[in-house]
Amino acid sequence: MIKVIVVEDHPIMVEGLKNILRTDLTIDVIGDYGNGKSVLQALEEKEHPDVILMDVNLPDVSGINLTTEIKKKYEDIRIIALSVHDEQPVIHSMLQNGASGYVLKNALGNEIIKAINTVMDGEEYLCTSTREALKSADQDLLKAIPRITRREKEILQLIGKGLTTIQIAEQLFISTHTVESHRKNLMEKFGVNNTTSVVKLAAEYKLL
Amino acid sequence: MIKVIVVEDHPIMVEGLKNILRTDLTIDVIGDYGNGKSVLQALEEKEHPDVILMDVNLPDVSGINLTTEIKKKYEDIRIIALSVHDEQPVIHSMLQNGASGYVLKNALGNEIIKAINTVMDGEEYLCTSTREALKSADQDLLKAIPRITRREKEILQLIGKGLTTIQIAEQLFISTHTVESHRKNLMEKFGVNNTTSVVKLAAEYKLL
DNA sequence: AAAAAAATCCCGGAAAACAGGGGTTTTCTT
DNA sequence: AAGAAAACCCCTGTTTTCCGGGATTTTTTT
Repeated sequence: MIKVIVVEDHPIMVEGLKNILRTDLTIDVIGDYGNGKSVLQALEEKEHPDVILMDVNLPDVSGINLTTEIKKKYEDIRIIALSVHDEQPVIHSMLQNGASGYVLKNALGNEIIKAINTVMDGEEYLCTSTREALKSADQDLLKAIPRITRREKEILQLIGKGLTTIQIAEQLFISTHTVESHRKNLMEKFGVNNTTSVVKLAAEYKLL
Repeated sequence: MIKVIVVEDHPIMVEGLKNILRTDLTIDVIGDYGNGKSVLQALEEKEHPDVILMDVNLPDVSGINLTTEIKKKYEDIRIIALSVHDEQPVIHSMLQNGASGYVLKNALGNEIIKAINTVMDGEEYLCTSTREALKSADQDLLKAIPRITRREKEILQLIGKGLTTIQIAEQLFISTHTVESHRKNLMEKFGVNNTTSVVKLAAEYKLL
């Protein structure tokens, strides 16, 4: 019996997943959680799943960070990411941080079952569109999602609100030079050369 | 018997919805479709539902446009929007274009059933978080999602890619002045005063 | 406690975007 | 076929961002 935990904040989706997984008698969904905190607590206290099906966009933490944390403590648990997005950097970041599978939410039910069985065999499972997304990108310049600092995020949000450097500096009680430094660093981390692109990418990666 | 059609591109979600709706014996899901085109065709040819449960983000058309189109041809059909987003302009645009309900995807199953029954009684149904989102905004300056032209969308995308006005002008074989005009119009339509904000909002409204 | 990372501050010149006016020609819609 | 909307073009001055270097002080992590 393969013990599976579902981490997903949409009850309807959870319902659908459970329903699909019920059709495979070797799979047992032993629990479901709507956010990162509760699943971490459950792992601490009682649950010992073989596989975690995890939505990438949770209300409290990003699936990327949650994956990192879980794999650090429980390296045997296989994690399969569930996502609506097929952006290459998202996929790459998840896999790099320990996910064994990546399935888009528009996948059919049997893809999920296949994914679970594949990762239980110790292999990696990517759904078709995910493979496409990775293939089309140059293997060498695979981009991960940049790690941005608290302050950078704060400034990014203010930029997104339409504030100018001067206004941001005033609001945060720091010098305009500092704001410009953060701006510069953000552009560098995202590999672009204007803030508009930074904001667009950040929105895409749900960093805003 | 209330005849319901589900329009949603995630099979797992469809599965979940059907499962939930099965618990109410007065509701009959007579069909489901994964995109706008197929549901329009079905309405043309055979289906006569009382209610359509519609995902706002479909692969081919926006739920907003699809709602407009369906209500124009079949004014008796009640449409309930299903969405992950609680952005005020999205909600407002959907309701303005004829939707009778708006339910967030993180809602519980019984909210959906309640929504269906409410709209069948001729009333409007908004889930709790949706009501919150509308309440917090000033009733007078409720913003709808701007209608942008083909050209503006094109330019918006190029801006998002990080191109400068000059580069865009070159690529589209038009003058830089024209590009600046479009930029200006975009800012005006979105009610902001720099392109970065435009891009952020466009991303939010899934216009990019 | 040492090393690394983050946050802060500084400058000047070049490039781009914004603001706020003007107008003409296509292309839809009615 | 008329009117409206979209797409196009033009100008000048001002503001803001970008790029290219710096450097110092806090935090955080190891």
